[in-house]
Amino acid sequence: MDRFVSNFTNRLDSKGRVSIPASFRAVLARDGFEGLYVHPGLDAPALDAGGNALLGEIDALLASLSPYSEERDHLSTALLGTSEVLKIDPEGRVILTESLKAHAGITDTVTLVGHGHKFQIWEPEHFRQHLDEARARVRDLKKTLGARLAARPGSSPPPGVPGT
Amino acid sequence: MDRFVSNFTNRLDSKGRVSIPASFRAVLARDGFEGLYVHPGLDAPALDAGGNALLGEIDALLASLSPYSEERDHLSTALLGTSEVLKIDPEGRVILTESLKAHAGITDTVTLVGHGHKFQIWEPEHFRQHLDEARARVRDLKKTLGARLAARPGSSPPPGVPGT
DNA sequence: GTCGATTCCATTGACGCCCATATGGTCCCA
DNA sequence: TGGGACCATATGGGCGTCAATGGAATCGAC
Repeated sequence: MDRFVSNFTNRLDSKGRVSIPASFRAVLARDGFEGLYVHPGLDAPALDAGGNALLGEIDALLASLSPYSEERDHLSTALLGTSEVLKIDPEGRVILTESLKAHAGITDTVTLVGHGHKFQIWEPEHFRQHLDEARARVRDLKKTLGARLAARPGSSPPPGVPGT
Repeated sequence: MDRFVSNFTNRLDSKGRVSIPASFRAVLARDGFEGLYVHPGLDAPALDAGGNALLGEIDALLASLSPYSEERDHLSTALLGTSEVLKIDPEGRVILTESLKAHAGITDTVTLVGHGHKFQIWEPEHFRQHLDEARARVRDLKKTLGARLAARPGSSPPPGVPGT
């Protein structure tokens, strides 16, 4: 598998170490990034983490804005300015900085959630709520999407047209 | 055969393992995906399972949304974040995670239902109810479809719908 | 020397892999 | 055409390996 999928809930030990799930580590290894790139989520009490794929996305986003624009400066500050590159120890664990933990409200447990090219780190209870909301939104969104996809023949995925 | 067809009801053993029907395994093998990709149904107490074909459908869906939109984030959370890539043991069995079983109300038996490019996993009794309702709905739909197809002769999907 | 950080080692429990059994269906042959 | 050998799939359990976790040991810096 070449992307972050599924979710895991792991504990922080007395030294503040958290295990990165083995499957996530496999993706990172393939991605070829040394360590773990982490930054606070822009609009959620969560952390975004990943490797080169995530960095690339951020670069692309910044590149899409004009060099000296205020937006770019703000975005650069929010993303790059607050990022951390965490070391991964021999057992596949990282130590989150205090500011990162504070942003996500993390104390002694985290939920790591796959998002394809990156993954998020949540305080478990916050994630439950976020997931509930996401599901609710998606139920509505799905109807809209179904209509949109049906209306744009070329974009409909291969064989199976209808969703269930 | 290159799509999931028919339905099977199998038991979970004491370790929570379920056999994937041989015919489904054949489709997966042709699809070329290692393991089984599974995610909770968005609007039904069932699980969606499949291989690259299913993954491709999800990718297409996510790709149709702008990278940093809320919609995309929610969809990604609900789909990728709750997905599992299950390993298939040498006997063709998988172990469903607790959260997957909880979502579908699965305890010791499941019904696997072919849906062409993917298949669903249901708690047998839930599926019976779902089937009854589906049948009722189809009776109405059929009239509509019959009318539509009759009106657009060329659009009827002949024998072989191109596989993926 | 003390404190912090990083690496090493040990434990536990889950998971993957192996082999064994049961059951149903198919095919062959008398 | 009926009976029986054969095969494939579903199912059950035992065992080794790996990952998550906790704590000890080592290294480096101030």
